[in-house]
Amino acid sequence: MRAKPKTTQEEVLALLRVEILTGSLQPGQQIVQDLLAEKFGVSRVPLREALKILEGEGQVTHHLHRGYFVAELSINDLQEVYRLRAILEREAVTAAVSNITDRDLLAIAELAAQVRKATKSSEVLGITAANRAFHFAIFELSEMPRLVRLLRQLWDATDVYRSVYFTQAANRDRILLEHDEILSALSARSVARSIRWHDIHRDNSVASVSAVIAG
Amino acid sequence: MRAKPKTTQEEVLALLRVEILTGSLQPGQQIVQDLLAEKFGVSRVPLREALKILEGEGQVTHHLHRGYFVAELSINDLQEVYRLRAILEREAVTAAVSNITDRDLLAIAELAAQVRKATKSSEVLGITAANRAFHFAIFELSEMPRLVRLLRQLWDATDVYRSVYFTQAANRDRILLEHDEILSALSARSVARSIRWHDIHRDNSVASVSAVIAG
DNA sequence: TTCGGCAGGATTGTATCCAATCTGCTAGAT
DNA sequence: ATCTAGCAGATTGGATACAATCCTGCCGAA
Repeated sequence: MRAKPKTTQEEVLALLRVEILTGSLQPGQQIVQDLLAEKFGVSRVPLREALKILEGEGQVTHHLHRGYFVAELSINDLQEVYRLRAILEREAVTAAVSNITDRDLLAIAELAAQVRKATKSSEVLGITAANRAFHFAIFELSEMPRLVRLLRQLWDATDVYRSVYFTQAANRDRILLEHDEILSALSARSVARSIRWHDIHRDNSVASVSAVIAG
Repeated sequence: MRAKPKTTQEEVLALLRVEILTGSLQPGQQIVQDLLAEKFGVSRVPLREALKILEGEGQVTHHLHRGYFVAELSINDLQEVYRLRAILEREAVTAAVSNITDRDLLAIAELAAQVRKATKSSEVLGITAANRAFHFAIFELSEMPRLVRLLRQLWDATDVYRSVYFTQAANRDRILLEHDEILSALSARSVARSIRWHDIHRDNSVASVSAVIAG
Protein backbone atom coordinates (compact mmCIF):
# COMPACT_ATOMS: atom_id res chain seq x y z
CA MET A 1 0.00 0.00 0.00
CA ARG A 2 1.30 3.39 -0.99
CA ALA A 3 1.86 6.09 1.58
CA LYS A 4 -1.27 8.14 1.30
CA PRO A 5 -1.26 11.92 1.72
CA LYS A 6 -3.58 13.10 4.39
CA THR A 7 -5.94 15.03 2.20
CA THR A 8 -7.19 14.48 -1.30
CA GLN A 9 -5.98 17.80 -2.50
CA GLU A 10 -2.45 17.04 -1.37
CA GLU A 11 -2.60 13.80 -3.25
CA VAL A 12 -3.96 15.56 -6.32
CA LEU A 13 -1.27 18.21 -6.01
CA ALA A 14 1.43 15.56 -5.94
CA LEU A 15 -0.13 13.80 -8.91
CA LEU A 16 -0.32 17.03 -10.86
CA ARG A 17 3.32 17.76 -10.21
CA VAL A 18 4.28 14.36 -11.54
CA GLU A 19 2.06 14.77 -14.59
CA ILE A 20 3.67 18.09 -15.36
CA LEU A 21 7.14 16.87 -14.57
CA THR A 22 6.90 13.80 -16.73
CA GLY A 23 5.32 15.71 -19.57
CA SER A 24 2.01 13.90 -19.46
CA LEU A 25 0.71 17.40 -19.21
CA GLN A 26 2.75 19.42 -21.63
CA PRO A 27 3.48 23.13 -21.43
CA GLY A 28 0.72 25.12 -23.05
CA GLN A 29 -1.74 22.29 -22.82
CA GLN A 30 -5.16 22.97 -21.42
CA ILE A 31 -6.18 21.21 -18.24
CA VAL A 32 -9.76 20.03 -18.54
CA GLN A 33 -10.99 19.78 -15.01
CA ASP A 34 -13.65 17.16 -15.54
CA LEU A 35 -11.35 14.81 -17.39
CA LEU A 36 -8.53 15.12 -14.91
CA ALA A 37 -10.83 14.81 -11.93
CA GLU A 38 -12.21 11.60 -13.33
CA LYS A 39 -8.74 10.34 -14.20
CA PHE A 40 -7.58 10.90 -10.64
CA GLY A 41 -10.78 9.54 -9.23
CA VAL A 42 -11.62 12.67 -7.28
CA SER A 43 -14.14 15.42 -7.53
CA ARG A 44 -13.40 18.85 -8.97
CA VAL A 45 -13.19 20.61 -5.63
CA PRO A 46 -9.82 19.30 -4.45
CA LEU A 47 -8.52 19.40 -8.01
CA ARG A 48 -9.29 23.08 -8.31
CA GLU A 49 -7.74 23.85 -4.98
CA ALA A 50 -4.60 22.06 -6.06
CA LEU A 51 -4.63 24.02 -9.30
CA LYS A 52 -4.97 27.22 -7.30
CA ILE A 53 -1.81 26.35 -5.45
CA LEU A 54 0.03 25.62 -8.66
CA GLU A 55 -1.26 28.87 -10.10
CA GLY A 56 0.16 30.68 -7.12
CA GLU A 57 3.48 29.05 -7.84
CA GLY A 58 3.26 30.02 -11.48
CA GLN A 59 3.22 26.41 -12.61
CA VAL A 60 -0.08 26.82 -14.37
CA THR A 61 -1.89 29.86 -15.68
CA HIS A 62 -5.54 30.61 -15.48
CA HIS A 63 -7.71 32.33 -18.05
CA LEU A 64 -11.13 33.37 -16.93
CA HIS A 65 -13.82 30.99 -18.11
CA ARG A 66 -11.30 29.21 -20.26
CA GLY A 67 -9.57 27.22 -17.63
CA TYR A 68 -6.10 26.26 -16.56
CA PHE A 69 -3.13 25.76 -18.83
CA VAL A 70 0.27 24.35 -18.07
CA ALA A 71 2.65 27.29 -17.96
CA GLU A 72 5.10 27.77 -20.77
CA LEU A 73 8.56 29.07 -20.17
CA SER A 74 10.17 31.40 -22.64
CA ILE A 75 13.90 31.94 -22.83
CA ASN A 76 13.38 35.25 -21.07
CA ASP A 77 11.42 33.59 -18.30
CA LEU A 78 14.12 31.03 -17.89
CA GLN A 79 16.84 33.61 -17.63
CA GLU A 80 14.84 35.58 -15.13
CA VAL A 81 14.27 32.51 -12.99
CA TYR A 82 17.95 31.68 -12.98
CA ARG A 83 18.92 35.27 -12.28
CA LEU A 84 16.61 35.28 -9.27
CA ARG A 85 17.92 31.92 -8.17
CA ALA A 86 21.46 33.24 -8.35
CA ILE A 87 20.64 36.19 -6.12
CA LEU A 88 18.63 34.25 -3.59
CA GLU A 89 20.81 31.17 -3.46
CA ARG A 90 23.84 33.29 -2.72
CA GLU A 91 21.98 34.68 0.25
CA ALA A 92 20.88 31.23 1.34
CA VAL A 93 24.35 29.74 1.01
CA THR A 94 25.91 32.61 2.88
CA ALA A 95 23.54 32.14 5.77
CA ALA A 96 23.89 28.37 5.59
CA VAL A 97 27.67 28.46 5.93
CA SER A 98 27.44 30.50 9.08
CA ASN A 99 25.02 28.01 10.60
CA ILE A 100 26.39 24.69 9.40
CA THR A 101 27.45 22.04 11.91
CA ASP A 102 29.49 18.88 11.46
CA ARG A 103 26.32 16.95 11.88
CA ASP A 104 24.78 18.88 8.99
CA LEU A 105 27.78 18.13 6.83
CA LEU A 106 27.34 14.43 7.40
CA ALA A 107 23.69 14.62 6.46
CA ILE A 108 24.46 16.55 3.29
CA ALA A 109 27.25 14.15 2.36
CA GLU A 110 24.75 11.34 2.71
CA LEU A 111 22.34 13.16 0.39
CA ALA A 112 25.13 13.66 -2.12
CA ALA A 113 25.78 9.93 -1.98
CA GLN A 114 22.12 9.29 -2.70
CA VAL A 115 22.30 11.51 -5.75
CA ARG A 116 25.27 9.46 -6.90
CA LYS A 117 23.34 6.26 -6.41
CA ALA A 118 20.32 7.70 -8.22
CA THR A 119 22.38 8.65 -11.27
CA LYS A 120 23.43 5.00 -11.53
CA SER A 121 19.85 3.82 -11.67
CA SER A 122 19.06 6.11 -14.59
CA GLU A 123 15.67 6.98 -13.31
CA VAL A 124 15.12 10.66 -14.07
CA LEU A 125 12.42 11.22 -11.50
CA GLY A 126 14.58 9.73 -8.80
CA ILE A 127 17.61 11.80 -9.78
CA THR A 128 15.55 14.98 -9.78
CA ALA A 129 14.23 14.24 -6.31
CA ALA A 130 17.63 13.32 -4.90
CA ASN A 131 19.28 16.36 -6.42
CA ARG A 132 16.60 18.58 -5.00
CA ALA A 133 16.94 17.04 -1.57
CA PHE A 134 20.67 17.67 -1.63
CA HIS A 135 20.42 21.33 -2.57
CA PHE A 136 17.52 22.18 -0.33
CA ALA A 137 19.15 20.55 2.64
CA ILE A 138 21.79 23.22 2.18
CA PHE A 139 19.31 26.02 1.66
CA GLU A 140 17.37 24.97 4.73
CA LEU A 141 20.44 25.60 6.83
CA SER A 142 19.96 29.29 6.18
CA GLU A 143 17.09 29.12 8.66
CA MET A 144 15.20 31.52 6.45
CA PRO A 145 11.94 29.69 5.72
CA ARG A 146 10.53 32.31 3.40
CA LEU A 147 13.69 32.38 1.38
CA VAL A 148 13.54 28.61 1.05
CA ARG A 149 9.94 28.84 -0.05
CA LEU A 150 10.78 31.32 -2.77
CA LEU A 151 13.60 29.11 -3.95
CA ARG A 152 11.27 26.15 -4.06
CA GLN A 153 8.93 28.10 -6.30
CA LEU A 154 11.75 29.03 -8.64
CA TRP A 155 12.97 25.46 -8.83
CA ASP A 156 9.46 24.20 -9.48
CA ALA A 157 9.07 26.60 -12.36
CA THR A 158 11.89 24.99 -14.29
CA ASP A 159 11.60 21.42 -13.12
CA VAL A 160 9.99 20.31 -16.34
CA TYR A 161 12.88 21.47 -18.41
CA ARG A 162 15.62 20.62 -15.97
CA SER A 163 14.65 16.98 -15.89
CA VAL A 164 15.91 16.72 -19.46
CA TYR A 165 19.26 17.82 -18.13
CA PHE A 166 19.59 14.63 -16.16
CA THR A 167 19.01 12.37 -19.10
CA GLN A 168 22.41 13.14 -20.56
CA ALA A 169 25.20 11.02 -19.13
CA ALA A 170 27.87 13.69 -19.53
CA ASN A 171 25.89 16.07 -17.38
CA ARG A 172 25.48 13.50 -14.67
CA ASP A 173 29.18 13.09 -14.12
CA ARG A 174 29.71 16.82 -13.97
CA ILE A 175 26.89 17.23 -11.49
CA LEU A 176 28.46 14.72 -9.15
CA LEU A 177 31.81 16.47 -9.34
CA GLU A 178 30.23 19.83 -8.65
CA HIS A 179 28.34 18.44 -5.71
CA ASP A 180 31.61 17.24 -4.27
CA GLU A 181 33.10 20.67 -4.69
CA ILE A 182 30.14 22.27 -2.99
CA LEU A 183 30.43 19.82 -0.14
CA SER A 184 34.12 20.51 0.16
CA ALA A 185 33.54 24.27 0.22
CA LEU A 186 30.89 23.89 2.89
CA SER A 187 33.20 21.71 4.97
CA ALA A 188 35.80 24.45 4.80
CA ARG A 189 33.16 26.96 5.86
CA SER A 190 34.15 29.06 2.88
CA VAL A 191 31.33 31.32 1.80
CA ALA A 192 33.16 32.47 -1.31
CA ARG A 193 33.94 28.98 -2.54
CA SER A 194 30.47 27.71 -1.71
CA ILE A 195 28.88 30.51 -3.68
CA ARG A 196 31.29 30.13 -6.56
CA TRP A 197 30.54 26.44 -7.00
CA HIS A 198 26.85 27.02 -6.68
CA ASP A 199 27.16 29.59 -9.43
CA ILE A 200 29.13 27.24 -11.64
CA HIS A 201 26.66 24.45 -10.98
CA ARG A 202 23.75 26.69 -11.87
CA ASP A 203 25.40 28.15 -14.95
CA ASN A 204 25.97 24.70 -16.37
CA SER A 205 22.36 23.90 -15.74
CA VAL A 206 20.98 27.03 -17.36
CA ALA A 207 23.10 26.48 -20.43
CA SER A 208 21.69 23.02 -20.96
CA VAL A 209 18.14 23.97 -20.21
CA SER A 210 18.33 26.97 -22.53
CA ALA A 211 19.33 24.62 -25.30
CA VAL A 212 16.31 22.48 -24.56
CA ILE A 213 13.90 25.39 -24.73
CA ALA A 214 15.50 26.89 -27.78
CA GLY A 215 14.69 23.57 -29.37
CA MET B 1 -21.94 51.35 -8.01
CA ARG B 2 -18.55 49.88 -7.32
CA ALA B 3 -16.57 48.16 -10.03
CA LYS B 4 -17.31 44.52 -9.50
CA PRO B 5 -14.69 41.84 -9.98
CA LYS B 6 -15.56 39.33 -12.62
CA THR B 7 -15.73 36.29 -10.42
CA THR B 8 -17.00 35.80 -6.93
CA GLN B 9 -13.72 34.44 -5.67
CA GLU B 10 -11.92 37.56 -6.82
CA GLU B 11 -14.44 39.65 -4.98
CA VAL B 12 -14.06 37.50 -1.90
CA LEU B 13 -10.30 37.73 -2.20
CA ALA B 14 -10.45 41.51 -2.30
CA LEU B 15 -12.80 41.56 0.68
CA LEU B 16 -10.53 39.26 2.62
CA ARG B 17 -7.54 41.47 1.94
CA VAL B 18 -9.41 44.46 3.26
CA GLU B 19 -10.58 42.57 6.32
CA ILE B 20 -7.04 41.53 7.10
CA LEU B 21 -5.58 44.91 6.27
CA THR B 22 -8.03 46.83 8.42
CA GLY B 23 -7.67 44.39 11.27
CA SER B 24 -11.24 43.16 11.18
CA LEU B 25 -9.52 39.83 10.95
CA GLN B 26 -6.65 40.00 13.36
CA PRO B 27 -3.40 38.03 13.17
CA GLY B 28 -3.79 34.65 14.80
CA GLN B 29 -7.55 34.73 14.57
CA GLN B 30 -9.34 31.73 13.16
CA ILE B 31 -11.33 32.17 10.01
CA VAL B 32 -14.58 30.31 10.37
CA GLN B 33 -15.66 29.49 6.86
CA ASP B 34 -19.38 29.30 7.46
CA LEU B 35 -19.55 32.61 9.25
CA LEU B 36 -17.44 34.46 6.75
CA ALA B 37 -19.23 32.91 3.79
CA GLU B 38 -22.52 34.07 5.20
CA LYS B 39 -21.12 37.49 6.02
CA PHE B 40 -19.95 37.93 2.44
CA GLY B 41 -23.11 36.42 1.05
CA VAL B 42 -21.33 33.67 -0.85
CA SER B 43 -20.96 29.94 -0.50
CA ARG B 44 -17.94 28.27 1.02
CA VAL B 45 -16.37 27.13 -2.24
CA PRO B 46 -15.21 30.50 -3.62
CA LEU B 47 -14.24 31.52 -0.11
CA ARG B 48 -12.00 28.50 0.23
CA GLU B 49 -10.38 29.13 -3.12
CA ALA B 50 -9.65 32.70 -2.12
CA LEU B 51 -8.18 31.41 1.13
CA LYS B 52 -6.00 29.00 -0.84
CA ILE B 53 -4.58 31.93 -2.75
CA LEU B 54 -3.88 33.82 0.44
CA GLU B 55 -2.28 30.72 1.88
CA GLY B 56 0.02 30.55 -1.11
CA GLU B 57 0.99 34.13 -0.42
CA GLY B 58 1.58 33.32 3.21
CA GLN B 59 -1.15 35.70 4.34
CA VAL B 60 -3.04 32.96 6.11
CA THR B 61 -1.97 29.60 7.43
CA HIS B 62 -3.83 26.38 7.22
CA HIS B 63 -4.05 23.63 9.78
CA LEU B 64 -5.56 20.38 8.66
CA HIS B 65 -9.14 19.96 9.80
CA ARG B 66 -8.80 23.00 11.96
CA GLY B 67 -9.08 25.62 9.31
CA TYR B 68 -7.49 28.85 8.29
CA PHE B 69 -5.88 31.39 10.56
CA VAL B 70 -4.66 34.88 9.82
CA ALA B 71 -0.88 34.66 9.69
CA GLU B 72 1.16 36.10 12.49
CA LEU B 73 4.49 37.70 11.87
CA SER B 74 7.29 37.28 14.35
CA ILE B 75 10.19 39.69 14.56
CA ASN B 76 12.31 37.09 12.83
CA ASP B 77 9.80 36.74 10.02
CA LEU B 78 9.70 40.47 9.61
CA GLN B 79 13.45 40.76 9.40
CA GLU B 80 13.61 37.97 6.89
CA VAL B 81 10.97 39.60 4.73
CA TYR B 82 12.80 42.89 4.74
CA ARG B 83 16.13 41.21 4.08
CA LEU B 84 14.63 39.50 1.05
CA ARG B 85 13.02 42.72 -0.05
CA ALA B 86 16.35 44.48 0.17
CA ILE B 87 18.02 41.91 -2.04
CA LEU B 88 15.27 41.71 -4.61
CA GLU B 89 14.42 45.38 -4.74
CA ARG B 90 18.04 46.24 -5.44
CA GLU B 91 17.88 43.94 -8.40
CA ALA B 92 14.58 45.41 -9.54
CA VAL B 93 15.77 48.99 -9.18
CA THR B 94 18.98 48.26 -11.03
CA ALA B 95 17.08 46.81 -13.95
CA ALA B 96 14.51 49.59 -13.79
CA VAL B 97 17.08 52.33 -14.08
CA SER B 98 18.50 50.82 -17.23
CA ASN B 99 15.04 50.68 -18.80
CA ILE B 100 13.49 53.90 -17.61
CA THR B 101 12.24 56.45 -20.13
CA ASP B 102 11.23 60.09 -19.70
CA ARG B 103 7.69 59.00 -20.17
CA ASP B 104 8.06 56.55 -17.28
CA LEU B 105 9.49 59.29 -15.09
CA LEU B 106 6.43 61.44 -15.69
CA ALA B 107 4.13 58.59 -14.78
CA ILE B 108 6.05 57.87 -11.59
CA ALA B 109 6.10 61.56 -10.66
CA GLU B 110 2.34 61.55 -11.05
CA LEU B 111 2.06 58.53 -8.75
CA ALA B 112 4.27 60.27 -6.21
CA ALA B 113 1.92 63.24 -6.36
CA GLN B 114 -0.99 60.95 -5.68
CA VAL B 115 0.74 59.58 -2.62
CA ARG B 116 1.18 63.18 -1.45
CA LYS B 117 -2.48 63.86 -1.99
CA ALA B 118 -3.46 60.65 -0.20
CA THR B 119 -1.42 61.56 2.86
CA LYS B 120 -3.42 64.77 3.09
CA SER B 121 -6.68 62.91 3.20
CA SER B 122 -5.54 60.80 6.14
CA GLU B 123 -7.14 57.68 4.85
CA VAL B 124 -4.77 54.83 5.63
CA LEU B 125 -6.15 52.44 3.06
CA GLY B 126 -5.75 55.04 0.35
CA ILE B 127 -2.21 55.90 1.38
CA THR B 128 -1.23 52.26 1.39
CA ALA B 129 -2.62 51.76 -2.09
CA ALA B 130 -1.02 54.91 -3.50
CA ASN B 131 2.32 54.11 -1.92
CA ARG B 132 2.21 50.64 -3.35
CA ALA B 133 1.34 51.92 -6.80
CA PHE B 134 4.29 54.28 -6.70
CA HIS B 135 6.83 51.66 -5.73
CA PHE B 136 5.56 48.92 -7.97
CA ALA B 137 5.47 51.24 -10.96
CA ILE B 138 9.22 51.45 -10.45
CA PHE B 139 9.65 47.72 -9.92
CA GLU B 140 7.61 46.97 -13.02
CA LEU B 141 10.15 48.86 -15.10
CA SER B 142 12.57 46.04 -14.41
CA GLU B 143 10.58 44.02 -16.93
CA MET B 144 11.07 41.02 -14.72
CA PRO B 145 7.53 39.81 -14.03
CA ARG B 146 8.51 37.01 -11.68
CA LEU B 147 10.65 39.31 -9.64
CA VAL B 148 7.73 41.70 -9.33
CA ARG B 149 5.51 38.85 -8.27
CA LEU B 150 7.89 37.81 -5.53
CA LEU B 151 8.10 41.38 -4.33
CA ARG B 152 4.34 41.62 -4.27
CA GLN B 153 4.19 38.57 -2.03
CA LEU B 154 6.73 40.05 0.33
CA TRP B 155 4.88 43.35 0.50
CA ASP B 156 1.60 41.58 1.12
CA ALA B 157 3.08 39.68 4.02
CA THR B 158 3.74 42.86 5.96
CA ASP B 159 0.89 45.03 4.75
CA VAL B 160 -1.04 44.59 7.96
CA TYR B 161 1.73 45.94 10.06
CA ARG B 162 2.95 48.55 7.63
CA SER B 163 -0.40 50.25 7.52
CA VAL B 164 0.22 51.35 11.08
CA TYR B 165 3.29 53.12 9.79
CA PHE B 166 1.13 55.50 7.80
CA THR B 167 -0.96 56.56 10.71
CA GLN B 168 1.86 58.57 12.22
CA ALA B 169 2.16 62.07 10.80
CA ALA B 170 5.92 62.27 11.24
CA ASN B 171 6.39 59.20 9.08
CA ARG B 172 4.23 60.62 6.35
CA ASP B 173 6.41 63.65 5.84
CA ARG B 174 9.53 61.56 5.73
CA ILE B 175 7.97 59.19 3.22
CA LEU B 176 7.20 62.03 0.88
CA LEU B 177 10.73 63.35 1.12
CA GLU B 178 12.18 59.94 0.44
CA HIS B 179 9.91 59.47 -2.52
CA ASP B 180 11.22 62.72 -3.94
CA GLU B 181 14.77 61.54 -3.47
CA ILE B 182 13.99 58.26 -5.21
CA LEU B 183 12.40 60.12 -8.07
CA SER B 184 15.39 62.42 -8.32
CA ALA B 185 17.80 59.49 -8.36
CA LEU B 186 15.80 57.77 -11.06
CA SER B 187 15.72 60.95 -13.14
CA ALA B 188 19.50 61.07 -12.91
CA ARG B 189 19.63 57.42 -13.98
CA SER B 190 21.81 56.77 -10.98
CA VAL B 191 21.62 53.15 -9.91
CA ALA B 192 23.65 53.74 -6.77
CA ARG B 193 21.55 56.65 -5.56
CA SER B 194 18.31 54.91 -6.43
CA ILE B 195 19.30 51.85 -4.47
CA ARG B 196 20.58 53.90 -1.55
CA TRP B 197 17.34 55.80 -1.17
CA HIS B 198 15.31 52.65 -1.52
CA ASP B 199 17.40 51.16 1.27
CA ILE B 200 16.93 54.20 3.48
CA HIS B 201 13.23 54.22 2.78
CA ARG B 202 12.95 50.57 3.67
CA ASP B 203 15.10 50.80 6.76
CA ASN B 204 12.90 53.53 8.16
CA SER B 205 9.91 51.36 7.48
CA VAL B 206 11.29 48.26 9.11
CA ALA B 207 12.27 50.20 12.20
CA SER B 208 8.74 51.46 12.69
CA VAL B 209 7.10 48.17 11.90
CA SER B 210 9.43 46.32 14.27
CA ALA B 211 8.32 48.64 17.01
CA VAL B 212 4.72 47.82 16.22
CA ILE B 213 5.27 44.09 16.38
CA ALA B 214 7.42 44.28 19.49
CA GLY B 215 4.39 45.88 21.05
C1' DT C 1 -15.40 37.01 -47.98
C1' DT C 2 -17.00 39.06 -43.89
C1' DC C 3 -20.02 39.92 -40.26
C1' DG C 4 -23.56 38.65 -36.89
C1' DG C 5 -25.85 35.52 -34.17
C1' DC C 6 -26.81 31.07 -32.26
C1' DA C 7 -25.79 26.49 -30.23
C1' DG C 8 -22.66 23.64 -27.72
C1' DG C 9 -19.20 23.15 -24.36
C1' DA C 10 -16.49 24.43 -20.54
C1' DT C 11 -15.88 26.77 -16.49
C1' DT C 12 -17.69 28.93 -12.38
C1' DG C 13 -20.83 29.32 -8.50
C1' DT C 14 -24.14 27.27 -5.38
C1' DA C 15 -26.55 23.98 -2.52
C1' DT C 16 -26.70 19.84 -0.04
C1' DC C 17 -25.16 15.76 1.98
C1' DC C 18 -21.81 12.85 4.18
C1' DA C 19 -17.28 11.48 6.14
C1' DA C 20 -13.29 12.57 8.87
C1' DT C 21 -11.33 15.00 12.43
C1' DC C 22 -10.65 18.15 16.15
C1' DT C 23 -12.18 20.19 20.58
C1' DG C 24 -14.14 20.34 24.88
C1' DC C 25 -16.70 18.26 28.34
C1' DT C 26 -18.02 14.55 31.24
C1' DA C 27 -17.53 10.36 33.77
C1' DG C 28 -14.86 7.00 35.70
C1' DA C 29 -10.53 5.22 37.64
C1' DT C 30 -6.50 5.84 40.42
C1' DA D 1 -8.23 15.74 43.61
C1' DT D 2 -6.16 14.65 39.25
C1' DC D 3 -5.67 12.26 35.17
C1' DT D 4 -7.41 9.67 31.32
C1' DA D 5 -10.81 7.63 28.14
C1' DG D 6 -14.48 8.41 25.47
C1' DC D 7 -18.51 10.67 23.79
C1' DA D 8 -21.02 14.71 21.59
C1' DG D 9 -20.92 18.86 19.08
C1' DA D 10 -18.80 21.61 15.76
C1' DT D 11 -15.94 22.40 11.83
C1' DT D 12 -13.54 21.23 7.93
C1' DG D 13 -12.95 18.32 3.72
C1' DG D 14 -14.94 16.11 -0.13
C1' DA D 15 -18.59 14.43 -3.47
C1' DT D 16 -22.39 15.27 -6.27
C1' DA D 17 -25.88 17.67 -8.73
C1' DC D 18 -27.51 21.69 -10.85
C1' DA D 19 -27.84 26.57 -12.35
C1' DA D 20 -25.50 30.47 -14.42
C1' DT D 21 -22.04 32.62 -17.05
C1' DC D 22 -18.99 33.03 -20.63
C1' DC D 23 -16.10 31.48 -24.46
C1' DT D 24 -15.67 29.24 -28.98
C1' DG D 25 -16.74 27.80 -33.31
C1' DC D 26 -19.95 27.08 -36.83
C1' DC D 27 -23.46 28.53 -40.03
C1' DG D 28 -25.93 31.48 -42.81
C1' DA D 29 -26.91 36.00 -44.79
C1' DA D 30 -25.27 40.31 -46.83
